Amino acid sequence: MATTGTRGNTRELVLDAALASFGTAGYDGTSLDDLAAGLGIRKQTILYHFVSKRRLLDSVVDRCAGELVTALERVLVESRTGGGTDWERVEAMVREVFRLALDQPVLLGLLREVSRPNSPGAVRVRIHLEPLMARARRWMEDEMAAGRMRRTDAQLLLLSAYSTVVGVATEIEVLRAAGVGPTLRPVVQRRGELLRFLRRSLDPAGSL
Amino acid sequence: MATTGTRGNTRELVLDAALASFGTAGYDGTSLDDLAAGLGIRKQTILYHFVSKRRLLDSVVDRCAGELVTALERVLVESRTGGGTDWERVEAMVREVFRLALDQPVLLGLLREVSRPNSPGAVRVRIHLEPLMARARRWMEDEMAAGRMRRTDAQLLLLSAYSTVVGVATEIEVLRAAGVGPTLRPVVQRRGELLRFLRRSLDPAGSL
DNA sequence: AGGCTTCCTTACCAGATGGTCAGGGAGGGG
DNA sequence: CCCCTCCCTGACCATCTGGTAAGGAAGCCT
Repeated sequence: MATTGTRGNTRELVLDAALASFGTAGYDGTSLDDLAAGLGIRKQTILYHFVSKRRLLDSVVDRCAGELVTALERVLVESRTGGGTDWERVEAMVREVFRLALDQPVLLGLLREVSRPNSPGAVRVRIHLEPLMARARRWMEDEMAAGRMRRTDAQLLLLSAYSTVVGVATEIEVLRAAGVGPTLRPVVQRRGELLRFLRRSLDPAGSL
Repeated sequence: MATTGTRGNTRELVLDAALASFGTAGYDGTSLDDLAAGLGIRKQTILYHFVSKRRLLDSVVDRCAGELVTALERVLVESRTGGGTDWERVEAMVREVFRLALDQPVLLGLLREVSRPNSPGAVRVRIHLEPLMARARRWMEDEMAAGRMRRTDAQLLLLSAYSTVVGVATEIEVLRAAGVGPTLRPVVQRRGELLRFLRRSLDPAGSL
């Protein structure tokens, strides 16, 4: 069954299944045999495409990170042509991240799994995130120097925002485990808090 | 080495090591052989005391939950003799939870591991937490009925607070992984937000 | 002394895991 | 036609996994 994969989309199907499994059962809790069985293929097929389990995880992370970067890039371009203020741009990015997380809840599981210290995927995530962070940091510091943004520790602020997103990911999963699925009230709440925090720290026009 | 365990404290030593390992490497990522090797004993000694890996996890969870309940009970008694208001009592409990988490950071790892859907420890945690939640819910509803607390959905509020704590646990771990260890600024920030949220929802005297 | 209990060990095992190796079928190009 | 590449598979393997069976040493009780 599930033999719809006549063409060369096996890779993508494996990535989808791996994302789901890594996110729910964790890396150690995922067996290549089970993964393959769920797809109606053999384990060796997976190893043919991805060489090893570890590199399968890397590939999953790569794809997700790629989607994230693409989405953020798009938002950035849109807000640039729209000619918004710095703060509106930041807000648009934050909203995009939350939109992505809500659209594709499996990502949250992976993010959580991969955010664990000593996780095999942690280093891979770092590879993707570090340039993003560095870029954002440079931009923020430029804006601060130009007086368009309130002065603060850019590095710490970014890290804080990142950890907030990861924390929210965990929250959503806990809530879903408790049966509070479709209710996105808490998420909106957190997003509001994060935005308020960022605004307070960044927006020169932000009161309070 | 580490043969200081001359008396019958082997059990406790195993529990300590298991807590650390489950919290950092996860349940699946923890092998009994490694655990035993780290303690200078044999795997069978662990199985003698705890019968199975699964029940070892249960025992770890039991001990942690016991400490939590004891600590909360103590705070409850203190605040009762102190004769504080409902809101002050709630605040004291929240502060105690955060104090516990900061004093014993390994607990955060376990909480995170065990909060995962499909986690073997999740059911055990539920066993311990459900009576606590039920008790808190009954109390809140009584206070609401007596007009000493603002009317709201007690169940959802408790669940939201719980998920917030778990989320914060993840945050702290992420921050520590990033090297922001001793800085407890973000934690205090979150605690403040949680307290504000609770106050807004509960304290009849709390203005927005 | 002898038996009983507590604690820990060596020896061993069945199953699952990630990974290697050789091979087979389909399609495309010469 | 043959060859080559791409995609996939069966057979096989070393290793590690949690768990079982049995025995030994120390202490306590009678």
